[in-house]
Amino acid sequence: MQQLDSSDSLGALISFCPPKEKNEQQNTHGYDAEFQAMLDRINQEDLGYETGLILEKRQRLSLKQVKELERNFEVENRLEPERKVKLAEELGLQPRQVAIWFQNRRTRWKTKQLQRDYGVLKASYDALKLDCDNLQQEKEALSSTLRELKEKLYRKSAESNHSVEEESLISEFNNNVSEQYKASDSHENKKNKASLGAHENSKDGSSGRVFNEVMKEENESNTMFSICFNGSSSSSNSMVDPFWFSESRAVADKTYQPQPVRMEEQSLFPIEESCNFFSVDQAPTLHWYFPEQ
DNA sequence: TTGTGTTTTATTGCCTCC
DNA sequence: GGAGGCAATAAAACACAA
Repeated sequence: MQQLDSSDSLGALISFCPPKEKNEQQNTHGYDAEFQAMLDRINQEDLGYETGLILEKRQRLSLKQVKELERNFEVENRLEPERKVKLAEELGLQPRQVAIWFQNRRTRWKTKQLQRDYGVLKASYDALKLDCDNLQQEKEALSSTLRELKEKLYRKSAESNHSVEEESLISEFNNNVSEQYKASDSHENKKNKASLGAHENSKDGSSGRVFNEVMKEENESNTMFSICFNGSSSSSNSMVDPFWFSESRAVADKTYQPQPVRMEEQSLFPIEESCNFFSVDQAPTLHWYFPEQ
């Protein structure tokens, strides 16, 4: 409890309205609070006239007083006793009034400072969130491009397979025709056999090799994409891409058996999570603000 | 003029420091 | 235990729209 020193007693005396507890104590007649308050005011006005002491109502400090107090507050926002007494004398105030003014001024300053800090933090948060949103959009655009490229690659490899099958059918047809005439021309017969052998080789070997090259390229592109977002090349095939699983893998079923690994198993946290790391919609708590309390 | 919201002055109770 | 600081609050003074 703030103790009143002897120099503050007048300040307490000129305080027009007594504390609530005193009002309650004075209400000994059973009147309601409003009526009792009116009686109290009348009594105190009467007391003022009767005692010759004109009680002042709570008065605001003059502009000059406030300016001087502000100037002192800027120099030092705490008030040592000597300075308090000196300032009070200069301004014609009670030392207690000066102390109260400084206390209230510190409270106002603290509130303003909190508002300023909140504004700075909010601006910083907003900028960060905008940055994160932009990165997210960029990532989505890159994912979409990658998907399109994969699709193209898939079509290309499918077309390549199709032409090999056509060539095979043609060679089979040629073989049948040549068998009809093999008796008549043994030289031509040999040529046809050689042709068929070449096509068989092509069917089992070259086309498979082409497809495997295509899949190898796709695999490498996956690795590159992984490096871009995970910062590590150790997680090839780590991207869980629906297209990569449903179409590419279906085509490659017989000749290419990728062993997909879920990204969560290889990286510390998924891409979305890394981006949402700062996307906290609630306002930041300020528990750190006054660590001494 | 009056109701209402904001600012300023002051009080109270609790806490820490010496 | 006294002095001083702080948070919460009361109450007067003030501003302003309807």
